[in-house]
Amino acid sequence: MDTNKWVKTRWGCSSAGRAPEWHSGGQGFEPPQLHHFVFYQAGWYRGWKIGLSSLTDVGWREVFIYLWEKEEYSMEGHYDFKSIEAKWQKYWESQNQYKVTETADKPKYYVLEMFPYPSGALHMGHIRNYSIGDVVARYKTMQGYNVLHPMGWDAFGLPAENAAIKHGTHPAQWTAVNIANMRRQQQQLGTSYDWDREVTTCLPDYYRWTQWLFLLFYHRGLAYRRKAPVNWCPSCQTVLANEQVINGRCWRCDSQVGKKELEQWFLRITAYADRLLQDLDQLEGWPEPVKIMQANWIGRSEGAEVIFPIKGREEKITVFTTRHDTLYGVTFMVLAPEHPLVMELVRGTEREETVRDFVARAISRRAESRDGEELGKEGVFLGAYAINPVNGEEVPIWVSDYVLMEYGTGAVMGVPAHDSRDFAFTEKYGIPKRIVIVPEKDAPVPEKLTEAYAADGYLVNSGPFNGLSVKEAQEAIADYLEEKGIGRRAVSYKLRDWLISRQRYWGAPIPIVYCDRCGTVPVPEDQLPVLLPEHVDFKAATVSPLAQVEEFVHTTCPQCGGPARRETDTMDTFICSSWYYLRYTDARNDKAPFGKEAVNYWMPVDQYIGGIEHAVLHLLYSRFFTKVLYDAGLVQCQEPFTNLLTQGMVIKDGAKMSKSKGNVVTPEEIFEKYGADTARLFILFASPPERELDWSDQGVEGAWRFLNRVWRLVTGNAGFIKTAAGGKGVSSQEDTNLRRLLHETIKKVTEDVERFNFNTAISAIMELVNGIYRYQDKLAREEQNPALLREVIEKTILLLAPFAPHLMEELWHVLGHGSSVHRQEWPPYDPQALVREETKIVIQVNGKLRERLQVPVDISQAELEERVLSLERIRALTEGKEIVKLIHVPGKLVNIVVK
RNA sequence: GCGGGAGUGGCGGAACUGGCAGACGCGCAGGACUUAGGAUCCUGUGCCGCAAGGCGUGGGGGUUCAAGUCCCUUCUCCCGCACCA
Repeated sequence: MDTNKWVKTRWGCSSAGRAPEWHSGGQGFEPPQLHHFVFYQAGWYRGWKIGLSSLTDVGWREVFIYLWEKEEYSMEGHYDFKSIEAKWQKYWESQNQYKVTETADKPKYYVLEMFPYPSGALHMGHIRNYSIGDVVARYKTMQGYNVLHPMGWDAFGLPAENAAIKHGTHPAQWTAVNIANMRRQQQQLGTSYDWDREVTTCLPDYYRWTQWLFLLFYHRGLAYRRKAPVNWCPSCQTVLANEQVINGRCWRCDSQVGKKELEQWFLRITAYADRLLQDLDQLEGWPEPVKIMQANWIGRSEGAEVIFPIKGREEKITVFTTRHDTLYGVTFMVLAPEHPLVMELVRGTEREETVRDFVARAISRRAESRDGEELGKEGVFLGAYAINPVNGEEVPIWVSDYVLMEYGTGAVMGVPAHDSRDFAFTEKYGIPKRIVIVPEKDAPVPEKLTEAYAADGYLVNSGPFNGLSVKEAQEAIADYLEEKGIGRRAVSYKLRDWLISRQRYWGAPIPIVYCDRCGTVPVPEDQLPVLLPEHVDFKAATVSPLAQVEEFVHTTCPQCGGPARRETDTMDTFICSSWYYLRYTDARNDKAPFGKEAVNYWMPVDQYIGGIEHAVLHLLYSRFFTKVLYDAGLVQCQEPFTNLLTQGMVIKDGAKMSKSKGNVVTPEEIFEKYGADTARLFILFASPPERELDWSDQGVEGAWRFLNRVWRLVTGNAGFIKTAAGGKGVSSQEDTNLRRLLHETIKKVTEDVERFNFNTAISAIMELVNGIYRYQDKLAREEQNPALLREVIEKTILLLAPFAPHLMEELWHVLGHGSSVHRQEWPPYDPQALVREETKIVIQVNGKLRERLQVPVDISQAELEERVLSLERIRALTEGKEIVKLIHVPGKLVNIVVK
């Protein structure tokens, strides 16, 4: 740049003012000589701006410190990101640049980032999420797709209500302010959203349709109410779905979760368990770990139910087991503490008191247990006996806390020899074990076991089934059970129905009315939305806030017109986020949640991008919703998200960014210091998207330097290349090499962006820019080819456009173009330009790299071998040795094996 | 315990189907730009060694002309689930 010249003229300027006083006591600072001093008085010094105060009465040292601390360096030699970014953001908005409509003349592409909860401000995780999505959107647009790229707000939720309690603001207002701020930050980032499709889940024009969908579920028998022990978060004062309990703690506030009996609404997700599991196989574009996590969560196991009669009683105990092959090894039965038969069996006996105490203790002990700690198995004998239906044996019935009421039938057959939990239990209470599986056919039965044998093997001590393999026996015994009517094949799932009632205000009201005469009555569709009342007391938090609003609660029955009460719970916010991606396709529709045409044009989402923390919760619920809507004929796809990218966390100094650790870097400060383009570039360059990203302030500096390098390259050459004629007359060897580098880069960047390897894509562009600088370094101006430079520089801008949209738009216009860089075609590469005449061959002796050789690409094998063997160094290494073998990988390498 | 992922320079990270380990960036060192620089440009930078050369992808073993990549074994770290019968 011309900095030098400029500073020099300033040097001569004598208006610098009077000599300042020196501070003599300073450490480490030599008083500079006078002419330095005068020099520093000038308002600018090689990119440093001297603050006004320093011009008058402070010394050199102060001047320096002033600059140092205030970091008030000028933009000299750097591009002015502030005005450039603001300018083009305004331009894009005025042009409606990112508005899309359904059209048949281009293939559609739907790219979606998980919409945020409006917590107040964006954090680096958001920036990463949106940067990835925006590159995909811009790239696909340049590739000729009709791209839908929307944004919205997951705007219902507890923090708004907590803020209301704490600061006295209304949740709606708090949320609106946050949304405004975060939307501004997203615009600052330069994202290409179609804001006409913005969706806000807490607005009646959205939650009206959330309620409509609830009714759809209700009418299809997929929403029901029952009394159930539920997860209760004492701090949030509400219930939680199973998925929202992490290690026994609340997913949001980390409080210990307890149990409570309440009448609650559920969605029957278990009815879709099999399809949710099976269709995972179709999701080829999903990361394997996410699919495995979902499969584990659904937790399908195949086995059998076996019915055990109880000695001397009418009742029977049904157990679920996956190891019905071990049925002859049963030596006891166990019931869960909550099992209804427990108290029944001891009623009126001397054990009643003991058992009652035990059950109470067991239930409270489990409620208080922390972080999945292993509880010692405790149990009590109930004094009753069950009869093994296959061999008539009587076995004692126990109650123990290691059996869960929620899974299977809440009762277990105890096979201590072949189940580690049963083993531990019998060790503790001295219950006998019987071995019924041995590892090898006809192997001797061991006297004693030190641990349960749960592996594969063959049956012994099992009557007619002796000698069968485990697999064969499972079939044979299942057949036998079904034949005799004492059991049947059965499937069990870990997945529970989805509890959706929340005792909170800031959510979509459940559109149900309770009438003394008609019972539970759904609110008719034409009466939707059931609006949230505005004036509510949030502080009295012991019951649902809505229950205290008289005019909300009291209503008339839609069926009989008599007095009725409204449901006062609201819906889990995960309901709102289970269908928002459908609403984007037709966001302003006021007749339906979405129109068929629009939804079928855009769906499914081609690329979904978000954090791994939603691997089960949101992604499973959304899949469930899509399947229900498919069954209802409202959408044509069975899976909502064709491809899923789970981005890694943003960390700093090896730890998650957090206020308590003091390692938070905010988007705000990065935008302020370097601008959005630098932030985007760094975040995409530092790490591949799925992996963790280690934030580095110096790394950001590097991205900033690179963009300036590009800016200087373009602005410094604009005049030169603008005059160039259109032709691509390539003349010198340097020209050929540069052009080859360009097209190699285009090829690599295209392939890398397709695979989301943005980090290597950017590094390839950096190499290209380095190559252009080298070309210009090597050749004098008159030897440079302006037409070639024009091609190379323009295509560099196009390649960078998705990553640094503002600066590339600016540079594109600097080169005299009138239309947006983001409306250009993604450059194709010229295969002709990739052709090389010579290639470098690596030469190894016994697998060790010894030489490199430049040869024509069309060299014959014989000639190559001859040239290799005549190399001085190779001769020295092979002399007097026998050449056993010569491996030749064409175009790459020659390996000489000697002995 | 079960399931998944990852171990490569001082750091972030490259290396497609086995074929030049360490691209690119950061950092560091040296130089240029009057003496001054947190700008810019150039050069160097895995480790040991003056060099020739040797050693290097968590450790050990194997397959191969050739292994970061394939196989066996082992260690460490991170994430998910966790008494699911």
